[in-house]
Amino acid sequence: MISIRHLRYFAALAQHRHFGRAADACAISQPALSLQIKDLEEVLGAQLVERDRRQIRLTGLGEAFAGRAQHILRAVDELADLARASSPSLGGRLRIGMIPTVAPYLLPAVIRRLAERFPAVDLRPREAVTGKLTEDLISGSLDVAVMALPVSEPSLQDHPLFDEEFVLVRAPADRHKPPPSAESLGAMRLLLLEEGHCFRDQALAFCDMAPGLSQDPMEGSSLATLVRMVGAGMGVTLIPEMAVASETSAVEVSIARLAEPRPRRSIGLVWRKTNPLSEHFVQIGEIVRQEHDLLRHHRGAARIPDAQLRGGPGISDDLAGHA
Amino acid sequence: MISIRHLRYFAALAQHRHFGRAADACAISQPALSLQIKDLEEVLGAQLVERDRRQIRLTGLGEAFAGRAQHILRAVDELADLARASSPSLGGRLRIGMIPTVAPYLLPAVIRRLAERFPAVDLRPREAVTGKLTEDLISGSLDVAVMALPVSEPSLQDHPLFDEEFVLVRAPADRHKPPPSAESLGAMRLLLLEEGHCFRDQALAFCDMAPGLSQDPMEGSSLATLVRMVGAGMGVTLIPEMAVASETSAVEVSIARLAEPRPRRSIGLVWRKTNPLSEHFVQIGEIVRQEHDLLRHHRGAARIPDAQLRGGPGISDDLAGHA
DNA sequence: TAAAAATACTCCATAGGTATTTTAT
DNA sequence: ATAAAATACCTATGGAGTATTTTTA
Repeated sequence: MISIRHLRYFAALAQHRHFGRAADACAISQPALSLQIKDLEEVLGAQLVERDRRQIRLTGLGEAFAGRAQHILRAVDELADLARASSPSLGGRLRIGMIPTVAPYLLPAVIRRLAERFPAVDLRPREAVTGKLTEDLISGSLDVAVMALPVSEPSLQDHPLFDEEFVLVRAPADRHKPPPSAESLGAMRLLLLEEGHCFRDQALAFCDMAPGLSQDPMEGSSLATLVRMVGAGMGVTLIPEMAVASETSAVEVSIARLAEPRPRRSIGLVWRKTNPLSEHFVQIGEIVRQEHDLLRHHRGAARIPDAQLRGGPGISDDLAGHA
Repeated sequence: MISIRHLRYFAALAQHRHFGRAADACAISQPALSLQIKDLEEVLGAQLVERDRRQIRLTGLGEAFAGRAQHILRAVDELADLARASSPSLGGRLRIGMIPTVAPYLLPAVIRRLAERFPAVDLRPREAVTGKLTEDLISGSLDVAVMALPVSEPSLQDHPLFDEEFVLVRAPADRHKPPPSAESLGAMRLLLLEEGHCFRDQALAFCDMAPGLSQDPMEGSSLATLVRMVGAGMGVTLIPEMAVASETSAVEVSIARLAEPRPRRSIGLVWRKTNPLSEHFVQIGEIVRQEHDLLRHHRGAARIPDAQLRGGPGISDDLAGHA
């Protein structure tokens, strides 16, 4: 009879394509894995693995089997989640992901709040770009993630939390220039995050620049780096409003709202539609939203005058970043 | 860790709502089942079953769990089918269903042909009405079925095999009356199969009679019974063309084609879309089709003159049934 | 020859059986 | 009082470990 153990071991083998490493991943010895795979092949009466090469290969059946096995393993994991969901307070392991343009500003506070709210939960936060997060959600190696919406994966469920605007970071000397428009941004030396960050794509889309085309913008791997590059006079950049307080407090730059239409993005929570923990995820979303609100109303570390940050488009759209 | 064993046992318990009978169904002792259920509840850290009553009940979690478990068990069974499908010739257990208005005429020959064509297969034929067959297909307790199309279940795949007409069975004295129309049938005393047979619904639909309305037709539980009731002068009935040879050879009745538009039905093979054996099912369908062709061209036991059976609507539409 | 998988063997966790007790109606 | 599930206890299967051999690139 086929067992879940068979499926777990075979899925690991299909992933690693190596008995030793797959065995490690399963936390068993290599002979134990070999025997289980052999046993599975006997139960099925068919070969799954070609063992003659140095690097093993799966047969056609093996590939098909691996795909279905993965699917079943996810469903079985969700059975356990179902039991967790039936408890009024969440417990057990919770793997939560966040994109890099949100995580530095929200993750610490969110983790703190979650630990308070769900003391029994074993939190496993993770920071990664959207592509990696969606991949992990789908494969079942992540439970829930905070990212920019929309997500196009049909197997994923999204839950919008808040919208936020992008603001321009430029040299302090530019402080009194008028708010730039999308087109005028194209003419500036725009510093962007490296490939893979959704924020990069959103910024490019706003500037109406085909990705990678036009002037081939200079890249940084974090918003903190970009802001420092601006401070060094290397150009301008866009950052999400949420990042203003912490990223500009130690750097000599000025912050300006852009002219209408302003760039903005929607941040939301995402999970597998079949995940039974959705009720709890909605509660988690509420916590994330609250922490974002706190940040916007500068109860955080850095102080930016409210009148400026929230100023209407008619008056000074220029915000002071200061050391 | 959750095992497939847990799921199988719990699914049986959810089905039988009784530890003893569920244990029997799993071919284990009652204490063994009790222990596994208890263990499963411990693994999940939540209760699945309420044991305080004489008849056990599932908790809300238990019900949800049972549904998902069933789903997983089907997927696991399909893993085994996947391996079977990879073999050039079909082997293992094959559970094939057929509706009662087809089975008597085709099932024996089809079973014989299948046993020749797939010697390694362990054939489990079953006769049941459409509702039961679709239910069993969906639940995974049946692999493939021959029934009238269309089937509306989105999880099922159909594969049309052939169309066939319905013919009228009436008293021998009516032999030379003109072919009746759908409306005139309404005025006759129409004998039909009992509730649940798709053929009954098809006949009623043709006569444009709301099911169970109008004259409340007399019922029989098989076509053989209906034909004999006609022979006893109790009314008229409709039977599928396929049934003419064997059902009318021993009874004094006459067979007549109806006036256009003639009633007809489409017979096809049906299986779960996710079943990996579809390639083999297509071959099985070919065998069913061939056997139907043989029957139509009366290479079967009874002889009915071809000119009559296939006669155009203008000439004698009356066919001789004879003892 | 060196890395990787298979084989040999030993051990122990656990699924399952029978006998019996507890529980609830 | 009786049916049903839980408990006790024993056995045997088989999963996993270590040590070793075989295989192949």
